[in-house]
Amino acid sequence: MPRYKQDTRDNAMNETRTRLMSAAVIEFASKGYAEANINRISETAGFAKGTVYNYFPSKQALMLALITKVGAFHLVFIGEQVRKDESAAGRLERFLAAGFEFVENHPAEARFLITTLYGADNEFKMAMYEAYLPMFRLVGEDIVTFGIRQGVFKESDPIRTAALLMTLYLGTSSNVDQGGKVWLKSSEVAQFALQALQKIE
Amino acid sequence: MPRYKQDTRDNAMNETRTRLMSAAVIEFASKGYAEANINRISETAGFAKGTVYNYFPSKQALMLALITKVGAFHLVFIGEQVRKDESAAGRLERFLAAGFEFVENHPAEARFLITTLYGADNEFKMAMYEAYLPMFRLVGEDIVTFGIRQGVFKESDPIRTAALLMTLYLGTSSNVDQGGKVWLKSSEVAQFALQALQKIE
Amino acid sequence: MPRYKQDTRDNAMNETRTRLMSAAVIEFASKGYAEANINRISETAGFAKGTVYNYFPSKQALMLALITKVGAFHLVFIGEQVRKDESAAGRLERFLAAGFEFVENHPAEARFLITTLYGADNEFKMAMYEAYLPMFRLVGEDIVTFGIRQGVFKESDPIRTAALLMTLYLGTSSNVDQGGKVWLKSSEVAQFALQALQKIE
Amino acid sequence: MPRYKQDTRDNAMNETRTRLMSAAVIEFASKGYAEANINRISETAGFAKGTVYNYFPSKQALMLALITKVGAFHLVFIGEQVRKDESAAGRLERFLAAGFEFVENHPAEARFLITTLYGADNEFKMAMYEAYLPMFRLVGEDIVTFGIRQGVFKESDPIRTAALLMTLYLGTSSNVDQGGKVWLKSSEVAQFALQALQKIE
DNA sequence: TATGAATGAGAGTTCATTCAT
DNA sequence: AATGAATGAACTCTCATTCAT
Repeated sequence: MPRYKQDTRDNAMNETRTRLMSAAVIEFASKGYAEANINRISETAGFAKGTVYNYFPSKQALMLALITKVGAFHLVFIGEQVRKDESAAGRLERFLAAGFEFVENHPAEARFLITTLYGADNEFKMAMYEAYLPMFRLVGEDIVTFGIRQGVFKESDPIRTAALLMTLYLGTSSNVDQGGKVWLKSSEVAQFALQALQKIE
Repeated sequence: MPRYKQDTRDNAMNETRTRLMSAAVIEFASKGYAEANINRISETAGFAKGTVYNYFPSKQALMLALITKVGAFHLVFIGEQVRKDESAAGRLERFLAAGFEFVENHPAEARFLITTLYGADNEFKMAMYEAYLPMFRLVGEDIVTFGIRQGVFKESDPIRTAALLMTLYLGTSSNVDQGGKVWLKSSEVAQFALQALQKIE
Repeated sequence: MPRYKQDTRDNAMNETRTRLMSAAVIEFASKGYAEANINRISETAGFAKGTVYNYFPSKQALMLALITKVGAFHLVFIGEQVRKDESAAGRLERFLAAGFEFVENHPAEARFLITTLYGADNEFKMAMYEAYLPMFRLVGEDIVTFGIRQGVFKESDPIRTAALLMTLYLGTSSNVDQGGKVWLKSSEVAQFALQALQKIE
Repeated sequence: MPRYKQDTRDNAMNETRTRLMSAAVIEFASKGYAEANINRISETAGFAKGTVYNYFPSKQALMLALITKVGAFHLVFIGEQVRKDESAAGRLERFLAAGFEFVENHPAEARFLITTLYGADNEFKMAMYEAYLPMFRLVGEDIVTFGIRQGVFKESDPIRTAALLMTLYLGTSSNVDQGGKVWLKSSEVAQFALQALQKIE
C-alpha cells in the first residue's frame, strides 16, 4: 500500500479522535463525568452514536485519556512562559498570568480540570494528580526553589509552598463569571503571593 | 388534638428528617450528586426505600436542603471561634484553625461542600455560594476590614481579599490524605496569609 | 404489622415471581438465551420493562433460577410415576411415558431443557447437569440397578446405562412436530430400550 | 481474460472462503450463533473486519452455508466407512465408530451440529435436518433395511428405527469431556443398539 | 407515617452491516 | 479483492419516582 494513502488514513483517524476528544472535554466539563452522555459526545463531534467506541473502549477510558491530554496541554501552555523570565518574582507573575490566560482561552479544559480535581471520583482525582505532577514540579523547582536560591523568597519547604501556590492558582482561577472571565486579576493574586513569600529583613 | 401529641409527632418527624439528611451528606459526599442513590440513602438511614419522598419532594430538593444546612452548620462552627479573638491576626488564625478542624471532624460535610462548589452543576453551585455568603461576609468584615481598621493589614478591597482567603481555605483544607487528615497545617496557611496581608512599613 | 397482611404481600410477590418465570421459560425456550429479551419477558408477564430486575439481579441469574426450577419440576412430574410400578420393565415404560407426557404438556420447559443442555454455554450446561442429577440417579438406581437385581436386565454399569437411557429419552422426546407432538411413541422407544437391556438366555 | 488467470483468482477466492468458513465453525460452535461475532471470524481467519461480507451477504447466509458444508463433510466421513462392511451388525458398528471418530477429530463441526440441531432457531434446525437427510437415509437403507433383509434385524419401520439410531448417535457422541473425548465408547453404544434391533427367536 | 412493588425513561455498550478507498 | 471507519438499532441494567397498602 502506498505510503501517502496510509498517511491519509492516519490523519483522518487522528482528526476524528481529536474532534471526539474536543467534544468530550466540553461535555464532561459542563455536565460532569456522571451526567455526561457518551452518545451526545459522538453526535456533537459530528458522528453517529456508537463512534466513540471505535476510539475508546469505554467512557472511563475516554475520561482518563482526556485527563492526560489536558494535563500535558496545560503544562506546555504555562511552562513555556515561566522559564522566559530570569527573576523569581517575574516567574511567579508569569505563571499566574499564563494560568489565568489558559482559563480564559480554554474554559472547557479549565473547568474539566477543576471538576475532576475536586470531584467525588477518586480514580480520576488520582489520575489528575499524576497528570499535573510536572506542573507541580515546575512550581516547586523553577519558581519556589529558584526564588529561595536567589535570596528573594524566604526559606520554606518547596513542596508545601508549591502546594499552596497551586491551590491559590486553581482556586482563584476557577472563580469565573458567566462570561468566562476570571473574577480576580492575575496581578492581584501575584501580588498577594509575592508578599507572602518574600524575605523580609 | 392535644398539644403534646403534636409535639411528639413533630419531634419524630424531625428525627427522621435529620437521620435522612445525615445519610444523604455521606452519600452525596462520597459518590457525588449524580451517582448518589436515593434509595440507598433511605436504607442507610434505617428506613425503607420510599421514605425520603415523605420528606423531600425530589433528589434535587434534598440536595438543596442539604446545601443550606451544611452552610449554616459550617458558619456556626467557625463564626463562634473567630469573634472570640480581639486581634485581626488572631482571628485569621482562628478562622483557619476552626476551618481545618471542621474538615477533620466533619469530613462528609466538608467533602460535600467542595464537590458541590467546584462541581459541574450550576444551580447547586449558586445555592452553595448563597449558603456561604454569611461566611464570606464574616471573613470580609470581621477579619479583613477589622484588620485594616486596626492598622495591621494593608489597605485592600475587603471583598476581593475575602475571596482570596476563602479560596485559600477551601483549597488547602480540601487536600486531605486517606485518613482524612488535612495535608497542610492551619498554622502554615495562616502564616502565609498573614504575611501576604500585613502592612509593611 | 398483622400477619395476614404480610402473607398477602408475600403471595403477591410470589405470584409476580411465578408469572415472570413462566414468561421467561417461554422466551428462553423459543429464542434461546442470547436472543431472549429481558424486557419482553417483563411485558409478556404483564409488567413494565424493568420489573424483572426487582426479582432477579441479572439475565444470567434469572436463567440459573429457571434451570433449577425446571429440573425440580421435571423430576417431580416423572419421579412419582416411576416408583408406582413394581417391575423394572414397567418402570422403564412409565419413565418414558411420563417423560413424553411432560414434553407434550410442558413444551416450553422441555424445549428450554434441550436447548440449554445442548447449547453452547458451558456454565448453563453444567447447571443443567446439576439440576438433572436427581433424575439421572432415579434412572440409574430405581430403574437400571433395580432391573439388574430383579434378574430382568443384564449386568451393566448402571451409570453408563443410565446415561444411554437419558440420552435416548432426551433425544427422542425432543423430536416434536410443529403441533408439539412427539414424533416417536413412548412405547416404541420403551420397546427398543427394553430389548437392549434384557437378559437373554 | 486468459484462462489461467481466472483459475488463479478462483483458487484464491476459494482459499479465502475456506479459511473464513473454518474460522466460522469454530466461532459458531464455541459461542453459539447469536453470540458469534462476525468481525472476529474475519480476523481469526486472518482478514480484516469487513471481509466476510465479500463472500457471504449476511451472518445468516454464512450460517446456512456452514450447515450445508458440515452436513456434506460429515456424510462423506461416515458414509465411506459404512458400506465397506458386508454384515448389518458390522455396518452399525462402523457407523458409530466413524461417527465417534468424527466427533473427536472434528470437535468444532460436531459441536456446531449439535447446538444447531438442538438450538432454538427453527430455520437453522430445518436446514440442518435437510443437510442430514442423506445420512438419515444411509442409516435407514444401508443399515436398517439392509439388516432386516439379511434376517439379522427384526422387522420394523426403517424410518422410525433410523430416527432412533440417529438420536442415539447424536446424543451419546455429544457427551464429551473437557478434553473432547466422548464419554461412552462407540462399542458399548453399538452393543446396546444391536441387541435392541436383533431378531430373537 | 412508612413501606416497597412497580414503573419507565435513559444510559453505556455491542456489533452486523455498509461503503469509500 | 480487501480494508476498516462509520453507522445506528437494539439490548441489559439502573434508579428516581409513584402510589396502594
